[in-house]
Amino acid sequence: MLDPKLIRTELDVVAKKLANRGFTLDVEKLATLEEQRKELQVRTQDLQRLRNNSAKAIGKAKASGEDTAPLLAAVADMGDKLNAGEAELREVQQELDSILMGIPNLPHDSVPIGIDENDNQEIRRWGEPQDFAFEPRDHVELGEKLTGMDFETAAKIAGSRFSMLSGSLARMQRALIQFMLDTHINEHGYTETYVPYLVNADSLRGTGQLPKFAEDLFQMGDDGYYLIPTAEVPLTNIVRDVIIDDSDMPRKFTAHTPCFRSEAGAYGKDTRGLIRQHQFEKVELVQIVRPEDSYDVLETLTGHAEKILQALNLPYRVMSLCSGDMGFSSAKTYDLEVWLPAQNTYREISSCSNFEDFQARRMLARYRSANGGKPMLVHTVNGSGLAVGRALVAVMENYQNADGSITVPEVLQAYMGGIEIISAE
RNA sequence: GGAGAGGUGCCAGAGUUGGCCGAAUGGGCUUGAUUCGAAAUCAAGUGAACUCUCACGAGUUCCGAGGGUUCGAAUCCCUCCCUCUCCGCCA
Repeated sequence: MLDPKLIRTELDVVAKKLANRGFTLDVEKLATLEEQRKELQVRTQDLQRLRNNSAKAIGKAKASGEDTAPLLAAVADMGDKLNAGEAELREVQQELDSILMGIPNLPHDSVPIGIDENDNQEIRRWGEPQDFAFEPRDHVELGEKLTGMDFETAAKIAGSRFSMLSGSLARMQRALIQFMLDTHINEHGYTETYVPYLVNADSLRGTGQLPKFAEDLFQMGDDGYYLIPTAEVPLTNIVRDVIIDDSDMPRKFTAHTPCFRSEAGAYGKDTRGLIRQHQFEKVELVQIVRPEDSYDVLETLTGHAEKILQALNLPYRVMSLCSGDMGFSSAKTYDLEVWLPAQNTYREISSCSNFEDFQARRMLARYRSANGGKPMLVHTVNGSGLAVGRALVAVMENYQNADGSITVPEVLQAYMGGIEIISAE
């Protein structure tokens, strides 16, 4: 959520920045509602004050044994008036809130302005895509040859966009998870965290998935639970409604969780293989930081995700997403794109964002600075470190051999009982 | 799932014949006094959100959440959530 004060005082500037990400702000409606809100709120609070004073006077009169009848008569119709006023205010406030909750974050000044992914800006590249002496196969073909990847059985058990891994490939996925977690815990200072995979609506509102993107989520029956689309939701909501002591800042969480996405509106997109699934594994990085640190942290956190790719020796590039391609809650996002030889292109494998105080304001996540004073909103920064399914795809495709076997990256061998090569079983 | 108890400020813990309760008391914390310094002691201060105001300041809301009764609710009524104890079941 944006700062309501900012919207009040600099509506035109806000509208202009939002236009850069393709969002049209109904300036006139907002201004009208805000005017109504102000008038109604002042009037209602005034009535409440009157009521409070009258009630006190009646209490005193009664205590001293005076006749309260005239006082009671004077406030006879106040209740109705107040109720009507409160109802009217609530209505306007709710409409205002629902508009506010649907406004995306403002892009940071360093974000390239653009319409879609074609306007994203490449920041740097790491590693050299290798020249294969043969025609590289894609991961689906490799998986078939190795017999460890089964989409048909998954479709039977669940449906389309699900997958099943078995044998060495399943083990390699687990190795990737362990390797990522260990790296972030031991080398990057994150706290390993185990979180619920079902969350309530408040948590999803806090991070920005609700109210606008309900169709992307899997909702459980009518008990109010949703499957998490990312560990960002439970991890970030750890600090919802919390005032963090300065000495406990920053907070750094990492977790491995499955992620569930309905992928509504993605029909026909990336239907082949593991790239876009209803269920996938991800290791997530979340940092709760002081406002002045958040942009430095975005760089280091992105570096933490890059570290994994480097250790796996997978070529990648870092893209700064343009204003039009960024997610709803983000002020600035770097995507890491890994090289996939079969597709002869780079594909997203991690997304690292600074949300500034956008999520913090929705969650009322604050900290008290060392020199006291009012609690201040924290900044939240998070990123995938990394998407595990896609990492598995990248390893398979980049480490494939002419005979369809796959060399196990050195850093994963210890996690796989010393296996150096995966071949058909 | 069954039975019972309970959810109050940073913590502990009063307040349940509705009014003087944003809330006693103790602890903690901050500042000051005392001290060479510290401990102890004494004094004062110490919740959050929001609104109006250039500002000083004023006001509203919040005692798990949401409704209701009332001129007035932490206190009464209803619904829901959560915690604890015992029993059952279960990995």
